[in-house]
Amino acid sequence: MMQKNRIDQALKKYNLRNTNCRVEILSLFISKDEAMSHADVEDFLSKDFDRVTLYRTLKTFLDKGLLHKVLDDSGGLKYALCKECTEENHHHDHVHFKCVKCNKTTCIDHVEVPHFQLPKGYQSHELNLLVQGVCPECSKIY
Amino acid sequence: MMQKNRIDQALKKYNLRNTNCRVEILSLFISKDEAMSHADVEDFLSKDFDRVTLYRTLKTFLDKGLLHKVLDDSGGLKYALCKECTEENHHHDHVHFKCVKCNKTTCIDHVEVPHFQLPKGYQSHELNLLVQGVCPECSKIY
DNA sequence: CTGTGTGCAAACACTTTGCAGGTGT
DNA sequence: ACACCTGCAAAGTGTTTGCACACAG
Repeated sequence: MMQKNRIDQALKKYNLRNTNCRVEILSLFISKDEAMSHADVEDFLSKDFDRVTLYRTLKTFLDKGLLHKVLDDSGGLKYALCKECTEENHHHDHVHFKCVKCNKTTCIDHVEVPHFQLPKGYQSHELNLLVQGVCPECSKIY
Repeated sequence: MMQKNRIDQALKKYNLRNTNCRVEILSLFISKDEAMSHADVEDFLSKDFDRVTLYRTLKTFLDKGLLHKVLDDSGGLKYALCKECTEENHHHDHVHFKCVKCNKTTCIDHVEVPHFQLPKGYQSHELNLLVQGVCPECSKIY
């Protein structure tokens, strides 16, 4: 488990106590590398931790900037790892891709968010772009 | 109430029976001209209609294409009028602006959705762009 | 008349809160 | 030792389902 070190560092960096639950959740996000809802996380970890603890931990990570919100068109929020955010310095452009076949949502970091002109008077603070379609894996399989 | 005719036409066009509840909901969306969640609609109409009926009506409108989903970063979905969608022919690019001060979310129809290149293998079917910031009204007041 | 919409009741699912005990630092 | 995390119980909130009646077409 190479990741252990990386996770310990992350928790320390964000001034969070190193607990089992937190390590497991981060580990899960790292291993899956896709956006997950609370329910998704629960599917993997509810045998180990209380549902309430999962709620609270996800919220903590969100507040601290370890995770960011990922928009979803089915109601509830999803969460994903913030690769470049810290508590003070947030990354405000997010592009996510949701595959309508496998239903996975992933961050597309390599794509620069397209710039465009808002009508006069609008100030933009944050952009969230959700692209829905078919991912490379699913297009192959067909 | 000039709108009455427009609403009747819309319902007929989408093969939906003309009921009081449906007329009121559409009327509300037309008059507010902003995206609303179920709860928002309920605030206005719960004295007139059952909460369950509102759920079902919103879902019907969504399925038929009279309303479309509007992403929101606070969990639950919002809905907004589809100006150009029909059941067969859907408009797949949506740009919405959410003001962090007055909390209103509006459709920005006049802005062309920026085009950009997805990584190889990704097929895009639908784009949803949520811009958060300050709207013209709220920037003025300050 | 027929099929669909509505209201009511209840079930179900999701999320939050309070508190007591346990754990990391 | 202290502050913070966790689990449990319960409350609170949001959403869905089933059924009987009402109503639009």
